[in-house]
Amino acid sequence: MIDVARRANVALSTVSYAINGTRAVSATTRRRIQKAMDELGYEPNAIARGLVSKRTRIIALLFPTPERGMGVTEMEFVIGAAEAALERDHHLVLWPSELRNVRQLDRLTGQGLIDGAVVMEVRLDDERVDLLRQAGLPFSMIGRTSEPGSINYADIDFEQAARDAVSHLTALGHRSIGFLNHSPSAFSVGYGPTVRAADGFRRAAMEAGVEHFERLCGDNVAAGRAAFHELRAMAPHLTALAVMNDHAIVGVMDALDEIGWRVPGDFSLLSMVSSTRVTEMMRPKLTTLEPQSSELGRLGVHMLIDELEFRAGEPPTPTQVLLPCRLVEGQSCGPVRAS
Amino acid sequence: MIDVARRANVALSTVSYAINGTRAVSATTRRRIQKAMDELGYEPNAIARGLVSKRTRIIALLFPTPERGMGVTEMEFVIGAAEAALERDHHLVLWPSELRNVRQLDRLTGQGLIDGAVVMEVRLDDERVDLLRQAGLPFSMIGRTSEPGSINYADIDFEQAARDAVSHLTALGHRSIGFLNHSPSAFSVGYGPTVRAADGFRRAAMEAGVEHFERLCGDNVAAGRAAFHELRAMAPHLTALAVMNDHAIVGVMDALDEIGWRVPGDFSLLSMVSSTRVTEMMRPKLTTLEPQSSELGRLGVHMLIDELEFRAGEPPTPTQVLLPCRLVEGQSCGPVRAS
DNA sequence: GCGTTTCGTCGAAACGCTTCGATCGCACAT
DNA sequence: ATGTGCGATCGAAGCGTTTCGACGAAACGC
Repeated sequence: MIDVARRANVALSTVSYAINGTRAVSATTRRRIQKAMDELGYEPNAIARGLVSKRTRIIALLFPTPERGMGVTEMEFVIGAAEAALERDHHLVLWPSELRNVRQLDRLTGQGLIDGAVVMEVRLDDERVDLLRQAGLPFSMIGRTSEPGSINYADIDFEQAARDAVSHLTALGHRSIGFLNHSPSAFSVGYGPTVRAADGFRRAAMEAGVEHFERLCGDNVAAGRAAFHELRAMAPHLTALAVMNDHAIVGVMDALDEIGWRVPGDFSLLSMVSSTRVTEMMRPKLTTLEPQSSELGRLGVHMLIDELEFRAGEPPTPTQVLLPCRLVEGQSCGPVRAS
Repeated sequence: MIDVARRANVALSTVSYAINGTRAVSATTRRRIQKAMDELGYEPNAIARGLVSKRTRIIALLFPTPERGMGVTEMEFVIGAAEAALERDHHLVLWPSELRNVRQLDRLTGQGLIDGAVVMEVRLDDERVDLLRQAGLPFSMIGRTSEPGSINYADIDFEQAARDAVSHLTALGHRSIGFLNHSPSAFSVGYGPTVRAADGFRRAAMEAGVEHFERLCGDNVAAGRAAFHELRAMAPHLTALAVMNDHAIVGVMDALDEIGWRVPGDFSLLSMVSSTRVTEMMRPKLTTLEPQSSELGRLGVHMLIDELEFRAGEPPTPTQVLLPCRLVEGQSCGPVRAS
């Protein structure tokens, strides 16, 4: 930077002002400085910048590694977030934060490396959120706690997705529909999607005046199969099932095979909140309510950076966004069978 | 840090030595300092450290966003890498580096933010690699160029996977086997896996003395279906197919359905280099050669950090690792049909 | 024509560490 | 006693920026 200043015949500080626009610099001076920078191939040192300005332009993405590993949806959060960060001229660091790491988490925040964080897979009651709040670190969430207060978040609109599922199925004439949810353990740890989708489904089905059944189900094929058989024993008139569980839905299809039912001729299946990258590979291709995962990742980052860049004027008004899922039709939903 | 020094009754520099172990510090002094740090809840500032020591302990993960988006395998690279970085007390930043960003890439390296990089999805001839070499930035690869020289890398052993596929199928009695590869475009841009797996398959089949056919195939269901029909027209005796293309394999199964062939009764299908997370969801559950993706991600990071920490003594001897795939049996491979 | 503001620029003081050279005891051999 | 060597500690000089207060010169109002 000294070299640049010398070559442009200005003071060090003037170069800095030219780069950041912190103070006015005359057009001619700016041009001279720009030229010198180009000729020298100068890049400002991000670390030195960060040290004095207290803005490192690094943000962290906190992602848990859930039991079943990350799915396609989570991956898309990450990619969307990484791209958004790059666009906003920030760096995104990955912090795999399992629950046991909460202690580690504030060791990390203590280092002053990052300006803020985006928290993925937020639970209704999430200790990482409490921790960040205590640490005074700005953050946004992908997902949301039960009491998000004024924290920025972007989340899938699970309630809406459940309503969409119900209305798609009732429009096809179904009058007895089921909902296969995530695992009991997900429910009991307060995993938001599980709880919210169940609520949404219940309400939507009641409003539509259709018979409805719901069930939690382990995230694996065998559990899905068993769950379907049980559900059918309990509700023999069932003609359609909305499933928010990519592994279980395979088991359901197995079970349908076993009793000789065809999809969608004899029974309709609607996959909720799963990527077409997955449902396209199933036979028949599943109709799905696909989340806008990548967009959510982007939003999480943009919200955080917006807040970070505010931090001067008015109190930042919280941005809280729920994004609906998009219905992508496959061949797994059909009109109710004339029996 | 000044507070810590004061509280422990030592000089600033002594605290530093105690933290880094750069110079000997007596046990009693160290204890006093440790106590002071704990009491004050002190965390060394990573940025200030980085500024003077030229070691930021931040490394970048360069991942491309391929046409079809990231698959499960790539995701696992990322997670493995993130975990390994954390273990080695480093931070991992994500850089989505598409080809158009090569210019951007050296803007980023110029900032002096990172100590090194791990490059994912390396092509046989990869300009990112040239760029990093020029920039003098230490890096390791997940994958490898055709001339890796002394660069550290960890890659899937595609040749071995192809051999394993051939031997698994021949052991079941198959004497005419096919190989369905990635897309022609992947091949033509010099995507390593595509080229190496094809070579390995060809060689292994010849050595085993079995009839073999291979074909490139677009990464989608329709292409897979068409490819199978063509392959069958060309090679009517085909009884088994190894497929390294998660989307195409679904199309193959569709095509088999169409002609009334059952898997594995009438025809065997072996999925190559795809995660059980995917193959478990297919019906029948596919037999697959599963890559050790997460392990590869970890290795890439460890190699890089090893090199970074060396940088003082002897010339680091290159670590170059090929990891075989694990055979995970599903229900898609069976003995050749007695015809 | 004289104060007063505005604009562009400058020099120097941080930012929170690492690291270098120097100092200081203290045990050891002479 | 005197010198030597070594482990432990100290003070101070950076690292490459941003930012603050100050200053000269041009532009303004009256």
